[in-house]
Amino acid sequence: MVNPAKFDRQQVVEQAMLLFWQKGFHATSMRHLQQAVDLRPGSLYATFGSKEGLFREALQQYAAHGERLLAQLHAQEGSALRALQLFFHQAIIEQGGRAPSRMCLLAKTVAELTDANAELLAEARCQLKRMEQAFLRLLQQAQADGELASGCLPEQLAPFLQMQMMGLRAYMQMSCDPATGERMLQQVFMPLRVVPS
Amino acid sequence: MVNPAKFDRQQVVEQAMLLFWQKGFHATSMRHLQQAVDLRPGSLYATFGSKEGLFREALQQYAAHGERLLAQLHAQEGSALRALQLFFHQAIIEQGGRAPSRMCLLAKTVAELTDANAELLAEARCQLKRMEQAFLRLLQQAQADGELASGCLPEQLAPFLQMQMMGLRAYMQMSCDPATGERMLQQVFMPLRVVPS
DNA sequence: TTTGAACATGAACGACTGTTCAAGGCATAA
DNA sequence: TTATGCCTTGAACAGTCGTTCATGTTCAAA
Repeated sequence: MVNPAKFDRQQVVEQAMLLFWQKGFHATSMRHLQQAVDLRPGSLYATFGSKEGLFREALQQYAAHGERLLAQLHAQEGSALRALQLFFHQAIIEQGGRAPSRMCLLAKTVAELTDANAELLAEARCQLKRMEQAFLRLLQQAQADGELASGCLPEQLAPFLQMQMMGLRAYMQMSCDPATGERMLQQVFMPLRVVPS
Repeated sequence: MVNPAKFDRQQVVEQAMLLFWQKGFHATSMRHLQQAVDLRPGSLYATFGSKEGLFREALQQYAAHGERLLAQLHAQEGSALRALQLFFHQAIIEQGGRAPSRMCLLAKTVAELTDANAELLAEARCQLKRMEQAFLRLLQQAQADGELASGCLPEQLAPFLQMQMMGLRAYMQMSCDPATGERMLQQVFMPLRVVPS
């Protein structure tokens, strides 16, 4: 390497991701991004090729962070079901005001983009499916551990959970009331509890 | 009236609404709109004032159509709970491919816009709340008619239903599988059924 | 037929979009 | 020290954005 770049690529993607998360793809201009990551257009285009290229990496980084968090919660809690519940609580209640948006960046992207950005749309859909598969593995683990009512079907519950995650965060974006969020969260996880016989 | 306009205002708003619904606020340009409604910029700006003004009317027309449909279903079915279920089925399964987007325009708007378009964002939130109140009235009616388990609390169920409506449509935008949609729809309405004693 | 107000038209505005590129700075290898 | 390649810089490009406005058209009332 003759003259290595002076910036940290991952840090740049992180900053860009936060801006995209806040404003969405179309409303985030390259000029905004250039200012946020303190790079001139030439460096950005040499590194990521295009606005789409930068956004793609932002999506991947966002999804990777989510998967990492879920695995970490599972590791530190031991219980798979409790990890899922904490993950939901974190996404919907705790990070509520601090994050750039109450909604999931992937869901926002699926909502905003069309076939005009087919590759980005496919990327977001794919990453959402990956999260759903992570849910599925945890549900199967929970059932094996007897945490989840044996009558439940994890293959049906995983999409249902993903759907409710998207719904909860979209609803919070609409109403912003943490009490309602907390209550709905309980309504989501109530039927998963094992009934004491 | 000296020289009445030659176009039908409601028809213009309808066309604009369909375009906004498909592409979102930012990705829909005034040039696109001008072409879609076959009006020159002067006429559009004389009528609606701005892109935001046109979008606001599109939001209102969309929401009004939803409320009208729900009331119509209630009238023709008699049953409040059945009206709700049909409304969900229509939004999620039937209109799936035909509509400009699988998602609700109001939810898409809440997902896309920020404080940079504070009034439009408030309008979309307000219309979503109106729909939730329509859900509430139907749930109360259903409970009074004995269709809804008496243990349910409509004040808690209405936001929960709204949340799941947003989630279902966002999920369909991601995965587009009608079988999964149908199954999740059943999962949503299952707990509302009265248990035969 | 003349008048005048409402409506229709489309060229044009300044600002902003994503992107390119020639020029200069820098750090390593010779 | 010189030479060689990568990196950085910021002006500039063509295109599009939302919006305006002078001009032309239309039509009921006078």
